[in-house]
Amino acid sequence: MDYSYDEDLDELCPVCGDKVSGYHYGLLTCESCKGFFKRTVQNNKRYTCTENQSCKIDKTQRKRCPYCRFQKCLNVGMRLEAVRADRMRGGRNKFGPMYKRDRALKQQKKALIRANGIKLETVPQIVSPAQNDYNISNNIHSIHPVNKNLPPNPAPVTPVEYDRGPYGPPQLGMTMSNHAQLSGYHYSSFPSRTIKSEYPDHYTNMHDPSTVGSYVYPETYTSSSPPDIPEVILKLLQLEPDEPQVKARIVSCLQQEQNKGRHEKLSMFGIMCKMADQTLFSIVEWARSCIYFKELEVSDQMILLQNCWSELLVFDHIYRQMQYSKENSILLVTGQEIEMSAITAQAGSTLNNLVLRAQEMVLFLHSLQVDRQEFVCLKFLILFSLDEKFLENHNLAKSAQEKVNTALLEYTMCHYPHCTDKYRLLMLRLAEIRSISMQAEEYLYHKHLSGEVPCNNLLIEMLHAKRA
DNA sequence: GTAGCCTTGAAC
DNA sequence: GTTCAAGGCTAC
Repeated sequence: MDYSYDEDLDELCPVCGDKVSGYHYGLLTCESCKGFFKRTVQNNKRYTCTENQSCKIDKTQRKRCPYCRFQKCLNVGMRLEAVRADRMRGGRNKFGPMYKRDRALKQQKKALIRANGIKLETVPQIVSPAQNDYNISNNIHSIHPVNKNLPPNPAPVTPVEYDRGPYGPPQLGMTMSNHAQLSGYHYSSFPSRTIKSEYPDHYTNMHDPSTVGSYVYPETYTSSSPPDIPEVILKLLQLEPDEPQVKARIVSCLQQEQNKGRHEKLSMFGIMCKMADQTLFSIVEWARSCIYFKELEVSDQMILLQNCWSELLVFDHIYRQMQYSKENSILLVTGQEIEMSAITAQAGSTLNNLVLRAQEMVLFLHSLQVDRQEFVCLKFLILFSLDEKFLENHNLAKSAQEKVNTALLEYTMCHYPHCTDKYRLLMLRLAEIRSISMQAEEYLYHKHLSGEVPCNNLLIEMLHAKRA
């Protein structure tokens, strides 16, 4: 690959717009924001904003409000867990492959832009969602879940004991700091739905119309029919399972479970596990019929599924919430709704945190206007999120991944020309989805150890297989 | 406290 | 041996 490292260094820091000096704590930033983020996290700094928590952060004003600067660091994707608790110097961490992938994607994007004869512009800096919109939702009142379809008379939500145990946040295979206290920052907060865009105002509103107008659409989008959806995406769309059918099957399965009477009644958590279990069955079914995937050997299919099953579950949940689009409740695969307040009140902090992280992701994807075409691509890319070693020996999987990557990139450029960085932002979100799913796996494993997960559960089989 | 430069060390 | 993303140092 003719990748040139220096090309990335032409980019601007997404926090302050200064010159980027390399990848720091999860993304390309300048040296000063790197240092600022490090000092803040290492010293567990608490800042306050004297204004309304929406201070402009740029190169000249970044020193004015450390509170807003740190918020922006988090919002653009700087990772707390990349700051080492043990302060060990040198070496590499688990973000290495992510950086590598990000570089490859940038390179791919640039190549595509060149190939399509589009003038290479400076990539607009990513600016956080409107920071003043980042408030914890205060509008939670209801305490009871809204059960619409099923199961009848579910057991009350069991308070989660997990958080009292010795298990901290998941280690994610890297040095993890004791930064739980940092939740004081809005990192774990629930942003309000008033967030409109992930892009800065100057990007969405003040973007020179002539620039947008001069965007040259790839030729393939002007002649084919349907006019602008790459063929591979159309295939993926066709493979999408019929949602009502899946729902009906899961509902029926849970009803049977409830009516058996042979076992003691499941707790709400147990029901959720069954639900997730059945959802996972559907996901496996989908994967088995998936183009490229079905051509792999069964053993390789298993490797891929074991690697990504929890991410696919998390992503399935997130996409359902995107379509559901209600702020104060979540929609289950069965069609039931659960009030956020019920979760807040009755789930432990870990489960709460998981739900909130997922809800944040819903908002981010909403603000990015992720559509169904992009959803199927992302789902596919999660399924094919392979490690380097696997890729080396699996050309078919590698080329499948590349094809969908390229299709997604082309699609986003064609359909969202005003969001030229959309593809990269989507890739960054995949990393966050992985992080959420890792936390979910740790949580589930602990619940399993404490005997709260129903037996004969595919989730647990997957967990064990992965850990083995 | 900030930010530019230096040192370190695991991964390649 | 090289790379490059961590943490450290220090003038400001």
